[in-house]
Amino acid sequence: MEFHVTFTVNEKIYLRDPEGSQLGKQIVKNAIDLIYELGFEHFTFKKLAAEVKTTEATIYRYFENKHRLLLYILNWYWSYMEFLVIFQLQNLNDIRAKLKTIIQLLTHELPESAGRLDYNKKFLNQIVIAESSKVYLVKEVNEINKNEVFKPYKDLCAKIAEVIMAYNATYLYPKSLSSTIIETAHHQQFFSNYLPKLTDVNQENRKEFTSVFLEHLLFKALE
Amino acid sequence: MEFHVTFTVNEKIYLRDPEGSQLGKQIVKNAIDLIYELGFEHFTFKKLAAEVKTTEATIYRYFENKHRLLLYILNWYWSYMEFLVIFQLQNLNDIRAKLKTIIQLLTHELPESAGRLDYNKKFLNQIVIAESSKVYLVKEVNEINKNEVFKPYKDLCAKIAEVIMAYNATYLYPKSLSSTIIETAHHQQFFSNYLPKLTDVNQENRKEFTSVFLEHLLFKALE
DNA sequence: TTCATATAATAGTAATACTATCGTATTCTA
DNA sequence: TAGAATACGATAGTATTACTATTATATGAA
Repeated sequence: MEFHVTFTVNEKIYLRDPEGSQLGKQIVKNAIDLIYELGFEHFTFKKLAAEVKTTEATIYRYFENKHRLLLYILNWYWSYMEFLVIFQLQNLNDIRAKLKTIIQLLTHELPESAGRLDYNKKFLNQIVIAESSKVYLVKEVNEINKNEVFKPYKDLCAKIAEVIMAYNATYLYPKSLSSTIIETAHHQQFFSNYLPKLTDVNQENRKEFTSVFLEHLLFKALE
Repeated sequence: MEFHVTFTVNEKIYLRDPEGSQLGKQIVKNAIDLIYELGFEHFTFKKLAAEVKTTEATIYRYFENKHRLLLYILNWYWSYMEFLVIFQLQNLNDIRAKLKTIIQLLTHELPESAGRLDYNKKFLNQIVIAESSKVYLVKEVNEINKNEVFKPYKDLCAKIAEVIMAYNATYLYPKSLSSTIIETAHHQQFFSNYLPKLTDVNQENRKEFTSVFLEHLLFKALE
């Protein structure tokens, strides 16, 4: 059996639904590749248009600006991550195993869904690590937040908080611990790669460092 | 007795030392005010020049670009924070008290040094919370890192890691825990203000929420 | 006094972040 | 199947950003 999951991304984020046309899908797919390659600051709609072989104006018909496009990508990611969490936690009855699974999901590349046109999961992962905080660390955060565009992040956070509470119902800060785990997954992976002195990585533990650290931190906090 | 402390910020960060002239000091001081007011994305040298009543070209003689100027501000902050940590830990012999002091420093405004021309500490604090990650979350991080411009951050991190080790010598991830505490201090404060659903703040605990959460997390991790 | 340097004033360029208009191809609808 | 709506491409244009360069003047140090 093959199946694919799609998510309805909040329609306030785009002007025209990119899932509604081949071109729209190409725009998002190429945006992921290009943001990964250039970094968000150097990424422009003009460069993206060249990749997709369309015009700048056409891309502006889909997204108001590049910030919205990044927000779209992250909404997709957060929704997918919440789906994966729910899916992979099915039939696990050991709550400790559930929490471990969550950490594995947060610290590893998303699984490739074989077949169909798909986003590059390796690139998407790096974008989440390096660029995700830029969608909310802006002066306009309150304005942007009004349209519920951070709901998938909040939902993911709440979902993890739920498991945290199942593990230890007396814990006082489930949501903060949840968002801390998510954010820490990002910056510890980033630091491991680029500023290793801010971490305790070394040659041997390199690959699994962030997940091992996070597991330790999480279970200690919940003792 | 009155005294003031100055730090030599790594000279690779600037073209001309802003501490070396009245104008240079005004540039940095006004930059802090303006980045706070506009957010880093909307902050430009042209607007800054208007504030300082000088020209864009003059500011470019001090800093290569606005990213370098932000880096300068953060280097100053990290150095000052490390100084405060060292200073306030003097004569504390209870290591638990030392760690508590560190968390208080990381989660509250910097003390105003009375008198002299000084940076606005309230604004500086908000800049650290909302903008600091933007100095390293860039494609050029490796290039930039070569000039040791993140040394003050690494030093601060190492300093805190030292205290962590003094508290529990068997703990395996002192530097990662240290950077996590620093980063978490920032984003939990940000989330408390703008995306409270990602946290467990409420009316009553609002003011001290981040420090209470962090203290709990830190001491649990080190048990 | 002269000499070096800092700054102001001005100008200019390439890229960015858009907005607007128009024509044509496609699709949907009556 | 005519007509209407829409999606897109092509083109043009604007304001702002992120710089670089040049020259003149003011200041301060030797």
